[in-house]
Amino acid sequence: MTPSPALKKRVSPRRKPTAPAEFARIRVEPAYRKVAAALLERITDRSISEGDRLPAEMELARQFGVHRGTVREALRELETSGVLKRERGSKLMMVTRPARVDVAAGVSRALALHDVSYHDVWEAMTALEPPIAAAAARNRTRDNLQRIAAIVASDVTVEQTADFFHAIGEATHNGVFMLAHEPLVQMLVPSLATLIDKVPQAAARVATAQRRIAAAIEARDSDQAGEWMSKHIRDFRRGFEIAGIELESRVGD
Amino acid sequence: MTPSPALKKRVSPRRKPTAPAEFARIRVEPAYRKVAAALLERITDRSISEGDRLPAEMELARQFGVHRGTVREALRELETSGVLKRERGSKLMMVTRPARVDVAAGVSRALALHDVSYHDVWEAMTALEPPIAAAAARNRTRDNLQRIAAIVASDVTVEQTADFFHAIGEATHNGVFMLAHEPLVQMLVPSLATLIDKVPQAAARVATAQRRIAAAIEARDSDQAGEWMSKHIRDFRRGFEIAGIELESRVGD
DNA sequence: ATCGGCATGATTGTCGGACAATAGTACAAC
DNA sequence: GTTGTACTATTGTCCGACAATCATGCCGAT
Repeated sequence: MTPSPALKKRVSPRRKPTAPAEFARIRVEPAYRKVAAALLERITDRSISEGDRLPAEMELARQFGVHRGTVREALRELETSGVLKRERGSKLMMVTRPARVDVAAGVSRALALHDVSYHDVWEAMTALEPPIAAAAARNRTRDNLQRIAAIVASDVTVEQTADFFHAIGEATHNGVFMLAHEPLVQMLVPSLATLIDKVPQAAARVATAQRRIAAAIEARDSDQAGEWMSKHIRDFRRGFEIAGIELESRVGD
Repeated sequence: MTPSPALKKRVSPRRKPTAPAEFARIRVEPAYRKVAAALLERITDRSISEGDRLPAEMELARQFGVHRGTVREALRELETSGVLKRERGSKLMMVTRPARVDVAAGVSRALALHDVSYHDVWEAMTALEPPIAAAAARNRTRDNLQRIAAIVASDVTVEQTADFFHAIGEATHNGVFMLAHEPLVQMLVPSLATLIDKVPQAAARVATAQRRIAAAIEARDSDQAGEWMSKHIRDFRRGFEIAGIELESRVGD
Protein backbone atom coordinates (compact mmCIF):
# COMPACT_ATOMS: atom_id res chain seq x y z
CA MET A 1 0.00 0.00 0.00
CA THR A 2 1.26 3.40 -0.80
CA PRO A 3 0.89 5.49 2.29
CA SER A 4 -0.30 9.02 2.29
CA PRO A 5 -0.38 10.47 5.75
CA ALA A 6 -3.26 11.05 8.05
CA LEU A 7 -5.79 8.89 6.27
CA LYS A 8 -3.73 5.82 5.83
CA LYS A 9 -4.11 4.32 9.30
CA ARG A 10 -5.64 0.90 9.58
CA VAL A 11 -6.08 -0.61 12.97
CA SER A 12 -6.50 -4.26 13.69
CA PRO A 13 -10.14 -4.74 14.62
CA ARG A 14 -12.05 -6.38 17.37
CA ARG A 15 -11.56 -9.83 18.68
CA LYS A 16 -13.92 -11.99 20.67
CA PRO A 17 -14.33 -10.42 24.09
CA THR A 18 -12.76 -13.05 26.26
CA ALA A 19 -12.02 -12.07 29.78
CA PRO A 20 -11.99 -9.26 32.29
CA ALA A 21 -11.67 -5.65 31.21
CA GLU A 22 -14.25 -4.49 28.68
CA PHE A 23 -12.69 -2.46 25.91
CA ALA A 24 -14.46 -0.09 23.65
CA ARG A 25 -15.01 -1.38 20.16
CA ILE A 26 -12.36 -0.17 17.82
CA ARG A 27 -13.75 1.54 14.80
CA VAL A 28 -11.92 0.91 11.61
CA GLU A 29 -13.33 3.32 9.15
CA PRO A 30 -12.25 3.06 5.56
CA ALA A 31 -10.77 6.17 4.02
CA TYR A 32 -13.65 6.76 1.67
CA ARG A 33 -15.94 7.13 4.61
CA LYS A 34 -13.59 9.51 6.35
CA VAL A 35 -13.42 11.61 3.25
CA ALA A 36 -17.20 11.62 3.01
CA ALA A 37 -17.46 12.55 6.66
CA ALA A 38 -14.97 15.35 6.28
CA LEU A 39 -16.82 16.80 3.34
CA LEU A 40 -20.18 16.38 5.00
CA GLU A 41 -19.04 18.19 8.06
CA ARG A 42 -17.90 21.15 6.04
CA ILE A 43 -21.30 21.17 4.42
CA THR A 44 -23.43 20.85 7.52
CA ASP A 45 -21.48 23.50 9.34
CA ARG A 46 -21.91 25.68 6.28
CA SER A 47 -18.28 26.40 5.64
CA ILE A 48 -19.13 25.10 2.19
CA SER A 49 -22.53 26.45 1.44
CA GLU A 50 -25.42 25.85 -0.84
CA GLY A 51 -24.59 26.37 -4.47
CA ASP A 52 -20.84 26.28 -4.04
CA ARG A 53 -19.03 24.07 -6.46
CA LEU A 54 -16.79 21.38 -5.14
CA PRO A 55 -13.20 21.25 -6.41
CA ALA A 56 -12.40 18.67 -9.05
CA GLU A 57 -11.86 15.09 -7.97
CA MET A 58 -8.14 15.30 -8.61
CA GLU A 59 -7.84 18.37 -6.48
CA LEU A 60 -9.81 16.77 -3.67
CA ALA A 61 -7.66 13.68 -3.92
CA ARG A 62 -4.59 15.87 -3.61
CA GLN A 63 -5.93 17.74 -0.61
CA PHE A 64 -7.02 14.63 1.25
CA GLY A 65 -3.95 12.73 0.20
CA VAL A 66 -5.87 9.79 -1.17
CA HIS A 67 -6.43 8.23 -4.53
CA ARG A 68 -9.01 9.67 -6.85
CA GLY A 69 -11.00 6.44 -6.75
CA THR A 70 -11.32 6.84 -3.03
CA VAL A 71 -12.64 10.35 -3.41
CA ARG A 72 -15.12 9.11 -5.97
CA GLU A 73 -16.54 6.57 -3.58
CA ALA A 74 -17.00 9.30 -1.02
CA LEU A 75 -18.70 11.50 -3.57
CA ARG A 76 -21.14 8.73 -4.42
CA GLU A 77 -22.15 8.58 -0.79
CA LEU A 78 -22.77 12.27 -0.53
CA GLU A 79 -24.54 12.25 -3.83
CA THR A 80 -27.05 9.63 -2.76
CA SER A 81 -27.66 11.34 0.51
CA GLY A 82 -28.56 14.35 -1.56
CA VAL A 83 -26.10 16.97 -0.38
CA LEU A 84 -24.23 16.91 -3.65
CA LYS A 85 -25.70 17.18 -7.06
CA ARG A 86 -24.59 18.01 -10.52
CA GLU A 87 -26.44 20.77 -12.23
CA ARG A 88 -27.81 19.90 -15.66
CA GLY A 89 -24.87 18.44 -17.48
CA SER A 90 -22.20 20.26 -15.58
CA LYS A 91 -19.12 18.40 -14.55
CA LEU A 92 -18.36 19.81 -11.18
CA MET A 93 -20.44 18.78 -8.23
CA MET A 94 -22.50 21.38 -6.51
CA VAL A 95 -23.48 21.51 -2.90
CA THR A 96 -27.24 21.41 -2.50
CA ARG A 97 -29.84 21.03 0.14
CA PRO A 98 -31.29 17.58 -0.30
CA ALA A 99 -34.39 17.97 -2.41
CA ARG A 100 -37.46 16.93 -0.51
CA VAL A 101 -38.55 14.59 -3.22
CA ASP A 102 -35.25 12.71 -3.14
CA VAL A 103 -35.21 12.33 0.59
CA ALA A 104 -38.78 11.23 0.47
CA ALA A 105 -37.98 8.66 -2.18
CA GLY A 106 -35.50 7.08 0.18
CA VAL A 107 -38.01 7.06 2.96
CA SER A 108 -40.65 5.53 0.75
CA ARG A 109 -38.30 2.80 -0.29
CA ALA A 110 -37.43 2.08 3.29
CA LEU A 111 -41.07 1.92 4.24
CA ALA A 112 -41.84 -0.38 1.35
CA LEU A 113 -39.05 -2.70 2.41
CA HIS A 114 -40.40 -2.62 5.92
CA ASP A 115 -43.66 -4.07 4.70
CA VAL A 116 -45.96 -1.26 5.59
CA SER A 117 -49.51 -1.79 4.47
CA TYR A 118 -51.97 0.58 2.88
CA HIS A 119 -53.69 0.67 6.19
CA ASP A 120 -50.54 1.91 7.85
CA VAL A 121 -50.11 4.68 5.33
CA TRP A 122 -53.72 5.62 5.59
CA GLU A 123 -53.58 5.67 9.37
CA ALA A 124 -50.58 7.95 9.27
CA MET A 125 -52.25 10.27 6.83
CA THR A 126 -55.31 10.38 9.03
CA ALA A 127 -53.13 11.60 11.83
CA LEU A 128 -50.90 13.89 9.88
CA GLU A 129 -52.82 15.56 7.11
CA PRO A 130 -55.52 17.35 9.09
CA PRO A 131 -53.02 19.20 11.29
CA ILE A 132 -51.07 20.02 8.18
CA ALA A 133 -54.14 21.48 6.55
CA ALA A 134 -54.80 23.42 9.72
CA ALA A 135 -51.27 24.76 9.76
CA ALA A 136 -51.63 25.68 6.12
CA ALA A 137 -54.72 27.67 6.95
CA ARG A 138 -52.77 29.56 9.58
CA ASN A 139 -49.65 30.24 7.60
CA ARG A 140 -50.58 30.39 3.94
CA THR A 141 -49.57 33.40 1.91
CA ARG A 142 -51.25 34.80 -1.13
CA ASP A 143 -48.86 32.91 -3.36
CA ASN A 144 -49.81 29.64 -1.74
CA LEU A 145 -53.43 30.46 -2.28
CA GLN A 146 -52.93 31.11 -5.94
CA ARG A 147 -51.09 27.88 -6.44
CA ILE A 148 -53.71 25.91 -4.59
CA ALA A 149 -56.50 27.58 -6.52
CA ALA A 150 -54.82 26.74 -9.81
CA ILE A 151 -54.51 23.11 -8.84
CA VAL A 152 -58.03 22.81 -7.55
CA ALA A 153 -59.31 24.34 -10.77
CA SER A 154 -57.71 21.67 -12.92
CA ASP A 155 -58.96 18.16 -13.52
CA VAL A 156 -58.46 15.53 -10.91
CA THR A 157 -55.67 13.19 -11.92
CA VAL A 158 -53.03 11.32 -10.06
CA GLU A 159 -50.53 14.11 -10.43
CA GLN A 160 -53.09 16.73 -9.65
CA THR A 161 -53.89 15.03 -6.37
CA ALA A 162 -50.23 14.74 -5.49
CA ASP A 163 -49.72 18.38 -6.38
CA PHE A 164 -52.60 19.35 -4.18
CA PHE A 165 -51.06 17.73 -1.15
CA HIS A 166 -47.76 19.18 -2.09
CA ALA A 167 -49.14 22.68 -2.28
CA ILE A 168 -50.84 22.31 1.07
CA GLY A 169 -47.54 21.25 2.52
CA GLU A 170 -45.83 24.30 1.09
CA ALA A 171 -48.49 26.49 2.58
CA THR A 172 -47.58 25.40 6.08
CA HIS A 173 -44.19 27.03 5.63
CA ASN A 174 -42.88 24.30 7.85
CA GLY A 175 -40.13 22.15 6.38
CA VAL A 176 -40.92 19.32 8.73
CA PHE A 177 -44.46 19.05 7.53
CA MET A 178 -43.42 19.27 3.93
CA LEU A 179 -40.93 16.52 4.32
CA ALA A 180 -43.17 14.41 6.51
CA HIS A 181 -46.06 14.03 4.18
CA GLU A 182 -44.11 13.75 0.97
CA PRO A 183 -43.34 10.06 1.43
CA LEU A 184 -46.93 9.35 2.30
CA VAL A 185 -48.12 10.96 -0.87
CA GLN A 186 -45.48 9.14 -2.88
CA MET A 187 -46.61 5.82 -1.54
CA LEU A 188 -50.21 6.61 -2.18
CA VAL A 189 -49.78 7.73 -5.75
CA PRO A 190 -49.70 4.33 -7.43
CA SER A 191 -52.88 3.29 -5.68
CA LEU A 192 -54.56 6.55 -6.63
CA ALA A 193 -54.39 5.51 -10.23
CA THR A 194 -56.50 2.41 -9.66
CA LEU A 195 -58.77 4.37 -7.39
CA ILE A 196 -59.59 7.07 -9.92
CA ASP A 197 -59.91 4.40 -12.53
CA LYS A 198 -62.19 2.02 -10.73
CA VAL A 199 -64.35 4.33 -8.68
CA PRO A 200 -66.44 6.48 -10.98
CA GLN A 201 -67.49 9.00 -8.40
CA ALA A 202 -63.99 9.33 -6.96
CA ALA A 203 -62.88 12.27 -9.08
CA ALA A 204 -65.94 14.30 -8.20
CA ARG A 205 -65.64 13.60 -4.49
CA VAL A 206 -61.98 14.46 -4.48
CA ALA A 207 -62.67 17.68 -6.33
CA THR A 208 -65.31 18.69 -3.81
CA ALA A 209 -63.09 17.96 -0.87
CA GLN A 210 -60.25 19.90 -2.44
CA ARG A 211 -62.50 22.90 -2.97
CA ARG A 212 -63.71 22.83 0.60
CA ILE A 213 -60.24 22.52 1.99
CA ALA A 214 -58.97 25.27 -0.25
CA ALA A 215 -61.80 27.54 0.83
CA ALA A 216 -61.09 26.94 4.49
CA ILE A 217 -57.42 27.64 3.95
CA GLU A 218 -58.24 30.82 2.14
CA ALA A 219 -60.50 31.88 5.02
CA ARG A 220 -57.71 31.06 7.46
CA ASP A 221 -60.14 28.75 9.17
CA SER A 222 -57.80 26.12 10.50
CA ASP A 223 -60.49 24.09 12.22
CA GLN A 224 -62.52 23.77 9.09
CA ALA A 225 -59.45 22.98 7.05
CA GLY A 226 -58.58 20.18 9.42
CA GLU A 227 -62.16 18.94 9.42
CA TRP A 228 -62.45 18.74 5.70
CA MET A 229 -59.08 17.19 5.29
CA SER A 230 -60.13 14.62 7.82
CA LYS A 231 -63.18 13.79 5.74
CA HIS A 232 -61.08 13.77 2.62
CA ILE A 233 -58.76 11.19 4.02
CA ARG A 234 -61.61 9.09 5.33
CA ASP A 235 -63.01 9.18 1.84
CA PHE A 236 -59.83 7.73 0.47
CA ARG A 237 -60.32 4.75 2.64
CA ARG A 238 -63.82 4.23 1.42
CA GLY A 239 -62.48 4.57 -2.10
CA PHE A 240 -59.93 1.86 -1.44
CA GLU A 241 -62.60 -0.46 -0.22
CA ILE A 242 -64.80 0.18 -3.20
CA ALA A 243 -61.90 -0.20 -5.59
CA GLY A 244 -61.13 -3.53 -3.95
CA ILE A 245 -57.69 -2.55 -2.76
CA GLU A 246 -56.87 -4.77 0.16
CA LEU A 247 -55.99 -2.50 3.05
CA GLU A 248 -53.71 -5.01 4.65
CA SER A 249 -51.71 -5.61 1.49
CA ARG A 250 -48.18 -4.32 1.33
CA VAL A 251 -47.81 -1.03 -0.38
CA GLY A 252 -46.01 -2.20 -3.47
CA ASP A 253 -43.46 -0.34 -5.51
CA MET B 1 -12.53 3.21 -23.63
CA THR B 2 -12.57 -0.48 -23.32
CA PRO B 3 -16.03 -1.63 -24.25
CA SER B 4 -17.95 -4.26 -22.45
CA PRO B 5 -21.30 -4.79 -24.00
CA ALA B 6 -24.71 -3.75 -22.80
CA LEU B 7 -23.59 -1.14 -20.32
CA LYS B 8 -21.13 0.65 -22.46
CA LYS B 9 -23.52 2.83 -24.42
CA ARG B 10 -23.09 6.56 -24.13
CA VAL B 11 -25.37 8.83 -26.03
CA SER B 12 -24.63 12.40 -26.85
CA PRO B 13 -26.78 14.50 -24.56
CA ARG B 14 -29.13 17.40 -24.91
CA ARG B 15 -28.47 20.65 -26.66
CA LYS B 16 -30.19 23.95 -26.21
CA PRO B 17 -33.77 23.62 -27.42
CA THR B 18 -33.78 26.01 -30.33
CA ALA B 19 -36.71 25.85 -32.62
CA PRO B 20 -39.90 24.03 -33.44
CA ALA B 21 -40.27 20.45 -32.28
CA GLU B 22 -39.52 19.94 -28.61
CA PHE B 23 -37.60 16.78 -27.95
CA ALA B 24 -37.55 14.82 -24.79
CA ARG B 25 -34.43 15.17 -22.74
CA ILE B 26 -32.03 12.36 -23.28
CA ARG B 27 -30.85 10.73 -20.15
CA VAL B 28 -27.26 9.72 -20.09
CA GLU B 29 -26.81 7.60 -17.04
CA PRO B 30 -23.35 6.57 -16.01
CA ALA B 31 -22.73 2.87 -15.62
CA TYR B 32 -22.32 2.99 -11.88
CA ARG B 33 -25.82 4.28 -11.56
CA LYS B 34 -27.19 1.63 -13.86
CA VAL B 35 -25.48 -1.00 -11.80
CA ALA B 36 -26.91 0.48 -8.64
CA ALA B 37 -30.35 0.62 -10.20
CA ALA B 38 -30.12 -2.97 -11.35
CA LEU B 39 -29.14 -4.16 -7.91
CA LEU B 40 -31.74 -2.02 -6.21
CA GLU B 41 -34.45 -3.37 -8.40
CA ARG B 42 -33.57 -6.91 -7.49
CA ILE B 43 -33.73 -5.91 -3.89
CA THR B 44 -37.01 -4.02 -3.93
CA ASP B 45 -38.74 -6.74 -5.91
CA ARG B 46 -37.36 -9.20 -3.38
CA SER B 47 -35.59 -11.48 -5.78
CA ILE B 48 -32.65 -10.79 -3.52
CA SER B 49 -34.06 -10.77 -0.08
CA GLU B 50 -33.23 -9.59 3.36
CA GLY B 51 -30.19 -11.25 4.80
CA ASP B 52 -28.87 -12.60 1.53
CA ARG B 53 -25.24 -11.98 0.88
CA LEU B 54 -24.22 -10.22 -2.25
CA PRO B 55 -21.62 -11.87 -4.47
CA ALA B 56 -18.08 -10.55 -4.25
CA GLU B 57 -17.23 -7.35 -6.09
CA MET B 58 -15.22 -9.21 -8.69
CA GLU B 59 -18.08 -11.53 -9.39
CA LEU B 60 -20.53 -8.65 -9.73
CA ALA B 61 -18.12 -6.89 -12.04
CA ARG B 62 -17.96 -10.01 -14.15
CA GLN B 63 -21.72 -10.39 -14.30
CA PHE B 64 -22.39 -6.77 -15.16
CA GLY B 65 -19.45 -6.63 -17.50
CA VAL B 66 -17.96 -3.57 -15.87
CA HIS B 67 -14.86 -2.82 -13.92
CA ARG B 68 -14.69 -3.50 -10.24
CA GLY B 69 -14.24 0.19 -9.49
CA THR B 70 -17.56 0.86 -11.14
CA VAL B 71 -19.27 -1.78 -9.07
CA ARG B 72 -17.77 -0.27 -5.96
CA GLU B 73 -19.26 3.12 -6.71
CA ALA B 74 -22.64 1.49 -7.13
CA LEU B 75 -22.22 -0.34 -3.86
CA ARG B 76 -21.45 2.90 -2.05
CA GLU B 77 -24.74 4.30 -3.26
CA LEU B 78 -26.73 1.35 -2.06
CA GLU B 79 -24.83 1.32 1.17
CA THR B 80 -25.70 4.91 1.99
CA SER B 81 -29.29 4.42 1.08
CA GLY B 82 -29.26 1.65 3.63
CA VAL B 83 -30.23 -1.38 1.61
CA LEU B 84 -26.78 -2.87 1.92
CA LYS B 85 -24.79 -3.33 5.02
CA ARG B 86 -21.88 -5.32 6.20
CA GLU B 87 -22.37 -7.43 9.25
CA ARG B 88 -19.88 -6.83 12.01
CA GLY B 89 -16.52 -7.28 10.37
CA SER B 90 -17.64 -9.52 7.58
CA LYS B 91 -16.42 -8.82 4.10
CA LEU B 92 -19.41 -9.61 1.99
CA MET B 93 -22.22 -7.16 1.83
CA MET B 94 -25.57 -8.20 3.11
CA VAL B 95 -28.94 -7.05 1.96
CA THR B 96 -30.84 -5.33 4.72
CA ARG B 97 -33.92 -3.31 5.27
CA PRO B 98 -32.77 0.23 5.90
CA ALA B 99 -32.58 0.69 9.64
CA ARG B 100 -35.01 3.31 10.80
CA VAL B 101 -32.35 5.18 12.63
CA ASP B 102 -30.23 5.52 9.51
CA VAL B 103 -33.04 6.70 7.33
CA ALA B 104 -34.06 9.12 10.02
CA ALA B 105 -30.53 10.44 10.25
CA GLY B 106 -30.67 11.34 6.59
CA VAL B 107 -33.99 13.04 7.07
CA SER B 108 -32.73 14.96 10.06
CA ARG B 109 -29.73 16.16 8.11
CA ALA B 110 -31.95 17.27 5.28
CA LEU B 111 -34.22 19.13 7.65
CA ALA B 112 -31.29 20.81 9.33
CA LEU B 113 -29.97 21.94 5.96
CA HIS B 114 -33.40 23.24 5.14
CA ASP B 115 -33.22 25.59 8.08
CA VAL B 116 -36.10 24.29 10.07
CA SER B 117 -36.53 25.97 13.41
CA TYR B 118 -37.31 24.53 16.81
CA HIS B 119 -40.74 25.93 16.38
CA ASP B 120 -41.22 23.91 13.22
CA VAL B 121 -40.16 20.73 14.92
CA TRP B 122 -42.32 21.44 17.87
CA GLU B 123 -45.30 22.21 15.69
CA ALA B 124 -44.85 18.93 13.86
CA MET B 125 -44.60 17.02 17.11
CA THR B 126 -47.73 18.69 18.34
CA ALA B 127 -49.52 17.35 15.33
CA LEU B 128 -47.94 13.97 15.16
CA GLU B 129 -47.23 12.65 18.60
CA PRO B 130 -50.74 12.64 20.07
CA PRO B 131 -52.17 10.49 17.29
CA ILE B 132 -49.17 8.26 17.64
CA ALA B 133 -49.81 7.86 21.33
CA ALA B 134 -53.44 7.15 20.55
CA ALA B 135 -52.48 4.52 18.02
CA ALA B 136 -50.10 3.03 20.54
CA ALA B 137 -52.94 2.74 23.02
CA ARG B 138 -54.97 0.87 20.43
CA ASN B 139 -52.31 -1.47 19.17
CA ARG B 140 -49.86 -2.06 21.99
CA THR B 141 -49.01 -5.59 22.99
CA ARG B 142 -47.87 -6.82 26.33
CA ASP B 143 -44.28 -6.66 25.22
CA ASN B 144 -44.62 -3.01 24.34
CA LEU B 145 -46.12 -2.36 27.72
CA GLN B 146 -43.23 -3.99 29.49
CA ARG B 147 -40.70 -2.03 27.56
CA ILE B 148 -42.51 1.23 28.17
CA ALA B 149 -42.85 0.47 31.86
CA ALA B 150 -39.15 -0.23 32.14
CA ILE B 151 -38.30 3.06 30.52
CA VAL B 152 -40.75 5.07 32.57
CA ALA B 153 -39.35 3.51 35.71
CA SER B 154 -35.83 4.72 35.00
CA ASP B 155 -34.46 8.19 35.54
CA VAL B 156 -35.24 10.89 33.05
CA THR B 157 -32.26 11.57 30.86
CA VAL B 158 -31.84 12.56 27.27
CA GLU B 159 -31.61 8.97 26.12
CA GLN B 160 -34.41 7.90 28.34
CA THR B 161 -36.69 10.47 26.78
CA ALA B 162 -35.69 9.43 23.29
CA ASP B 163 -36.25 5.80 24.24
CA PHE B 164 -39.66 6.64 25.55
CA PHE B 165 -40.75 8.13 22.26
CA HIS B 166 -39.16 5.26 20.49
CA ALA B 167 -41.05 2.72 22.51
CA ILE B 168 -44.32 4.52 21.92
CA GLY B 169 -43.60 4.41 18.23
CA GLU B 170 -42.97 0.69 18.36
CA ALA B 171 -46.23 0.20 20.17
CA THR B 172 -48.20 1.59 17.25
CA HIS B 173 -47.02 -1.36 15.15
CA ASN B 174 -47.12 1.02 12.24
CA GLY B 175 -43.86 1.44 10.38
CA VAL B 176 -44.91 4.79 9.03
CA PHE B 177 -45.39 6.23 12.48
CA MET B 178 -42.14 4.77 13.69
CA LEU B 179 -40.23 6.27 10.83
CA ALA B 180 -42.08 9.55 10.93
CA HIS B 181 -41.33 10.53 14.45
CA GLU B 182 -37.79 9.24 14.61
CA PRO B 183 -36.30 12.28 12.88
CA LEU B 184 -38.27 14.59 15.10
CA VAL B 185 -36.92 12.94 18.19
CA GLN B 186 -33.41 12.99 16.76
CA MET B 187 -33.60 16.68 16.17
CA LEU B 188 -34.98 17.31 19.58
CA VAL B 189 -32.39 15.33 21.44
CA PRO B 190 -29.61 17.94 21.52
CA SER B 191 -31.96 20.55 22.86
CA LEU B 192 -33.27 18.16 25.49
CA ALA B 193 -29.89 18.19 27.12
CA THR B 194 -30.01 21.92 27.76
CA LEU B 195 -33.60 21.65 28.77
CA ILE B 196 -33.05 19.04 31.44
CA ASP B 197 -30.00 20.92 32.55
CA LYS B 198 -31.44 24.36 32.82
CA VAL B 199 -34.97 23.70 33.95
CA PRO B 200 -34.92 22.15 37.41
CA GLN B 201 -38.50 20.95 37.38
CA ALA B 202 -38.27 19.54 33.87
CA ALA B 203 -37.30 16.01 34.83
CA ALA B 204 -40.16 15.70 37.27
CA ARG B 205 -42.71 17.03 34.82
CA VAL B 206 -41.48 14.75 32.09
CA ALA B 207 -41.63 11.78 34.41
CA THR B 208 -45.20 12.56 35.36
CA ALA B 209 -46.30 12.97 31.79
CA GLN B 210 -44.61 9.74 30.83
CA ARG B 211 -46.40 7.89 33.61
CA ARG B 212 -49.76 9.26 32.58
CA ILE B 213 -49.23 8.42 28.97
CA ALA B 214 -48.02 4.97 29.83
CA ALA B 215 -51.04 4.38 32.02
CA ALA B 216 -53.42 5.45 29.28
CA ILE B 217 -51.69 3.18 26.82
CA GLU B 218 -51.90 0.30 29.22
CA ALA B 219 -55.61 0.97 29.68
CA ARG B 220 -56.02 1.10 25.91
CA ASP B 221 -57.52 4.53 26.38
CA SER B 222 -56.47 6.19 23.16
CA ASP B 223 -58.19 9.49 23.89
CA GLN B 224 -56.42 9.88 27.18
CA ALA B 225 -53.12 8.84 25.66
CA GLY B 226 -53.50 11.50 23.00
CA GLU B 227 -54.53 14.08 25.58
CA TRP B 228 -51.60 13.50 27.82
CA MET B 229 -49.17 13.39 24.99
CA SER B 230 -50.58 16.68 23.85
CA LYS B 231 -49.92 18.18 27.25
CA HIS B 232 -46.49 16.61 27.29
CA ILE B 233 -45.53 18.27 24.04
CA ARG B 234 -46.96 21.59 25.14
CA ASP B 235 -44.81 21.28 28.21
CA PHE B 236 -41.74 20.93 26.07
CA ARG B 237 -42.47 24.27 24.58
CA ARG B 238 -42.78 25.88 27.94
CA GLY B 239 -39.53 24.22 28.89
CA PHE B 240 -37.84 25.71 25.86
CA GLU B 241 -39.02 29.14 26.78
CA ILE B 242 -37.85 28.82 30.35
CA ALA B 243 -34.53 27.41 29.24
CA GLY B 244 -34.13 30.38 26.96
CA ILE B 245 -33.99 28.38 23.76
CA GLU B 246 -35.04 30.67 20.98
CA LEU B 247 -37.92 28.96 19.20
CA GLU B 248 -37.17 30.59 15.92
CA SER B 249 -33.53 29.56 15.93
CA ARG B 250 -32.40 26.92 13.51
CA VAL B 251 -32.23 23.47 14.91
CA GLY B 252 -28.50 22.98 14.92
CA ASP B 253 -26.65 19.77 14.36
C1' DA C 1 -11.43 -35.28 20.95
C1' DT C 2 -10.29 -30.37 21.53
C1' DC C 3 -7.73 -26.45 21.06
C1' DG C 4 -4.26 -23.00 19.60
C1' DG C 5 -1.46 -21.96 15.73
C1' DC C 6 -0.29 -21.66 10.80
C1' DA C 7 -0.51 -21.79 5.75
C1' DT C 8 -3.72 -20.79 2.06
C1' DG C 9 -7.18 -18.55 -0.69
C1' DA C 10 -10.73 -15.15 -1.26
C1' DT C 11 -12.18 -10.47 -0.75
C1' DT C 12 -11.94 -5.70 0.33
C1' DG C 13 -9.55 -1.15 0.54
C1' DT C 14 -6.51 1.50 -1.75
C1' DC C 15 -3.18 2.76 -4.88
C1' DG C 16 -0.85 4.17 -9.60
C1' DG C 17 -1.70 5.01 -14.20
C1' DA C 18 -4.31 5.29 -18.53
C1' DC C 19 -7.66 6.94 -22.06
C1' DA C 20 -12.25 8.27 -24.27
C1' DA C 21 -16.05 11.37 -23.92
C1' DT C 22 -17.74 15.64 -22.60
C1' DA C 23 -18.24 20.78 -21.04
C1' DG C 24 -16.25 25.15 -21.13
C1' DT C 25 -13.93 28.50 -23.50
C1' DA C 26 -11.65 31.12 -26.74
C1' DC C 27 -11.07 32.24 -31.48
C1' DA C 28 -11.41 32.13 -36.32
C1' DA C 29 -14.65 31.69 -40.39
C1' DC C 30 -19.26 32.17 -42.52
C1' DG D 1 -25.07 36.32 -35.01
C1' DT D 2 -24.16 31.69 -35.91
C1' DT D 3 -21.04 27.99 -36.90
C1' DG D 4 -17.01 25.41 -36.77
C1' DT D 5 -12.35 24.41 -34.71
C1' DA D 6 -8.90 23.84 -31.24
C1' DC D 7 -7.52 23.29 -26.58
C1' DT D 8 -8.05 22.27 -21.81
C1' DA D 9 -10.11 20.55 -17.56
C1' DT D 10 -12.77 17.08 -15.72
C1' DT D 11 -15.43 13.03 -15.35
C1' DG D 12 -16.41 8.06 -16.34
C1' DT D 13 -14.33 3.98 -16.92
C1' DC D 14 -10.84 0.81 -17.43
C1' DC D 15 -6.39 -2.10 -16.29
C1' DG D 16 -3.45 -3.87 -13.05
C1' DA D 17 -1.38 -4.30 -8.42
C1' DC D 18 -0.76 -5.16 -3.51
C1' DA D 19 -1.50 -5.04 1.74
C1' DA D 20 -4.72 -6.12 5.21
C1' DT D 21 -8.19 -8.91 6.62
C1' DC D 22 -11.45 -12.92 6.92
C1' DA D 23 -12.61 -17.80 6.40
C1' DT D 24 -11.04 -22.29 6.30
C1' DG D 25 -8.84 -26.28 6.66
C1' DC D 26 -4.82 -28.79 8.33
C1' DC D 27 -1.66 -30.09 12.13
C1' DG D 28 0.55 -30.98 16.17
C1' DA D 29 0.21 -30.55 21.37
C1' DT D 30 -2.54 -31.30 25.28
